[in-house]
Amino acid sequence: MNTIDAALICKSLSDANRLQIMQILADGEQCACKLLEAFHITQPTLSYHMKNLSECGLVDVRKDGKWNYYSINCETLNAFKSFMQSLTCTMADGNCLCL
Amino acid sequence: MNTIDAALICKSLSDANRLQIMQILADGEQCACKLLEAFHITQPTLSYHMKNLSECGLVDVRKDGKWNYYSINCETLNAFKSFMQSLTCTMADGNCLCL
DNA sequence: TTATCACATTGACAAACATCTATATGTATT
DNA sequence: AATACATATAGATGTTTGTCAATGTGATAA
Repeated sequence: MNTIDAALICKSLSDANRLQIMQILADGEQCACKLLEAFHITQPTLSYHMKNLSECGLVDVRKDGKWNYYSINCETLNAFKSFMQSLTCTMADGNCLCL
Repeated sequence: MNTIDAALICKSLSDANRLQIMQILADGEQCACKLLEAFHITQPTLSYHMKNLSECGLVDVRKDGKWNYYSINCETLNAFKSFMQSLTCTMADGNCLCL
């Protein structure tokens, strides 16, 4: 994953609602209607956020009849996590308790 | 680190210039004037970005005479990296090759 | 003290963003 | 076929963002 793609992922995760959606999806696939219950936003706003998360590749959609089931796209998330892990903090003395 | 704080960090890292600044600082402390050379932006714009990164705690500033030396704040970055690592991707069958 | 250099601040502006209401689309039920 | 439900789209709106030119501030050098 390059810098520009990572910045796009960050932009998607920069909204607290979207980040919390990711946390919910970390526990497994969820229906849009269930996600909506967890937030004080309207249905179109949730739809907007889910489109945002889908378009940058962070979540996948599975359509079943009237319902949309969302889940985390492991590949994208793992690529992003690797990118972030590669950001180390080098101290002047070369020592740092990096995770 | 809570969800709102992590979203703020993401917002700061959502600009490609700022994310690239973090990559440069990952190699060690750098002077603002050196950072400016790496980008096609004006000095006020760099100042704006560094203030943004400083205010959310991602970078520290060390002032020496006329010069500002920036470095990554390990504590904040590590807290953010831990937050992201806690975002796992659980598949329907419970299996996922998470990093 | 005057000039120069590094950086910060201000004000302006276009673009992007998050949100809503209203409405459309597509699926399931009666 | 008509209704109800889940989700998407369109349009409007106030807010935030990234950028610049112009100017201010504070430290060093001449």
